[in-house]
Amino acid sequence: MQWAAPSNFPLDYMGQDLTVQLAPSSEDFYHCAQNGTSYNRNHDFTYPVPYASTSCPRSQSGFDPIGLPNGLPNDFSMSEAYPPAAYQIEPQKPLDTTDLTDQEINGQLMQSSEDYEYRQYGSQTRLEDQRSYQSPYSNLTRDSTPNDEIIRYSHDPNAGEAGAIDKEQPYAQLIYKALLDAPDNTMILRDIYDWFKKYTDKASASETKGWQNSIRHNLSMNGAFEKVDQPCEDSRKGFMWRLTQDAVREGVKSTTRYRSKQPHKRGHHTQHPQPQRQASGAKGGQAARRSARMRRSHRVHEYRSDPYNSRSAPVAFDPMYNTREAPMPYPPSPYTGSEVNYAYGSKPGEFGSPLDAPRFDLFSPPRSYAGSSMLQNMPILDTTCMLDQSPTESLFTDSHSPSPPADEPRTPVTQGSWAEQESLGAPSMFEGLAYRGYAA
DNA sequence: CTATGTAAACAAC
DNA sequence: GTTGTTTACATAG
Repeated sequence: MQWAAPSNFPLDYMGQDLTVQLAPSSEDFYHCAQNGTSYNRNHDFTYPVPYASTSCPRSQSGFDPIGLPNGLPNDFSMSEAYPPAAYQIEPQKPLDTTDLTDQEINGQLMQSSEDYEYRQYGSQTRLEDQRSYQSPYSNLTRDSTPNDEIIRYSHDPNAGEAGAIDKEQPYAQLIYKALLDAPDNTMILRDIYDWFKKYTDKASASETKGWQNSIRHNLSMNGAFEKVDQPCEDSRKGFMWRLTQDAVREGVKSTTRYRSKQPHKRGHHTQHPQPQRQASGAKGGQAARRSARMRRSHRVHEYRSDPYNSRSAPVAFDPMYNTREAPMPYPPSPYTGSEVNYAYGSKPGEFGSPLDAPRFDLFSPPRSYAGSSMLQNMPILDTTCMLDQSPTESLFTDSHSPSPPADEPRTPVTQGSWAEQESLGAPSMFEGLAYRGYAA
C-alpha cells in the first residue's frame, strides 16, 4: 500500500514576514537562536518556554495571540491556515499506477520539504494557550467555516471525488491528515477526536470508545506523531500532538513501532487468553509507569539542559537526535529496546509512498533543510535545526540494511528519516545494538 | 509475515 | 473519567 507524502502545499500563505511570525516573544526567540538549539528546541518555543512563568500556553488565559506583534495577521484566513491542497493521499495504489518520474518525485518531495519549512517556521505563530486552545476542527465545525475553506482532501485526480476523505484509510493516515491541516501540525487529543467525528466515520461506526482508543494507540505507537513536551503541570487536556517533520515530508508510516517483541508464535497464547491479556496489561502498565516516572524525573532537570532525554517531541522524536555529538548515557528507557530502527523503506512497496525510500536511495542526495532553496529566503534562525541528518551519515543507504532481529520491535524507518531515537538508554542500547539498521 | 484495528491493563492526572 | 503507553490478539492481505 502506498501512503503518499504530502505535497502541494501552497507556498503563498505565509512566509512574507517569517521573522515577525516567529517567536512567541523576542526574548524567547533570542534565547533560542542564541543557543543554537535544534529545530525541535526551537519548536518548543512554539509552545513557549516551559518554565517561563508567563509563557506556558496552557496557563495563558487572556493571552491574545492575535494581538501579539508576532501573532497571526488579521487577515490570516482559514484558507491560509489550512492550506486547501495540503497533501495528497494515495490510498493503496500499485506502484505502477504511480506515474511520477523520479524527477517529479524529487521535485515533489522538495516542495514538500520547502513547504514544510515554511510551515514550521511560519507557523511559529501558534501561541494559543491550552485552555483557550482554538481547535481548528472544532472551529471549523462550530464556526461553520465555509466548505471551500475546509481542506480538500483528495486532490489526487486518481483518488476519487475531491473534497472527500477516504474514510477507509487507516487511523494513522487519518490522524496524519488531521494534524497536517492543523496549525503547526499540532492538535490536542480532543481535537483529533473532533476531527474524526467530523471527517471520518470511525466514530459513528462504533458505539464504543474503541475508536478513541485506536487514535490514542496510533498516536502513541506511530513515529509520525510526537508529543509536544509541554510541562505545564496543570493541564487536564494532555499533551499536544504534532506531526513530525519526517511525517510532514513523507507521510505516515506504519504503526509498527513496538510490534512483536516476541513474534507471535501462535499456538501459545490462545490457550489462556485471559491471563495473557492481564499479563499484557500489567506489563504495559509497568512499562508505562517506568517511562512516565523517567520522563518526570528528567523533565524538570533536563528539559532544557538535556534535550535528549524525553520521549516527547523535543527529544525522543527529535530527528536531530542521532546526529548529536554526544551519545546519551541515559537511563534505560522503557521505549528503548523497542526503538531499534531499521530501514523501513528497505522493503519495496512497504508503505511505499511514491516518494518512498528506494528511489531516493538511488537518485537523491541526502537532503537537509539547509539544502533547501527556501532556506535562502528565510531568516536563518538556527541552522542546526535545518540539518536533520549528519553530513557524515548516509541515510539513504538503507536499501541493503539488515533487518532487525526478528524479535526486535521495529520502528519503521524510511530512508533513514524515521530514526527517532527514543531508544535512549535502552537496554538494547547498552547491549551494543546498532540502532539504525541502515547504518550498520 | 506485515499492517492494522481493537481491547485492555495500567499509571498518572 | 481522560490521557498516554504498552501488550496481546485478531484479521486481512
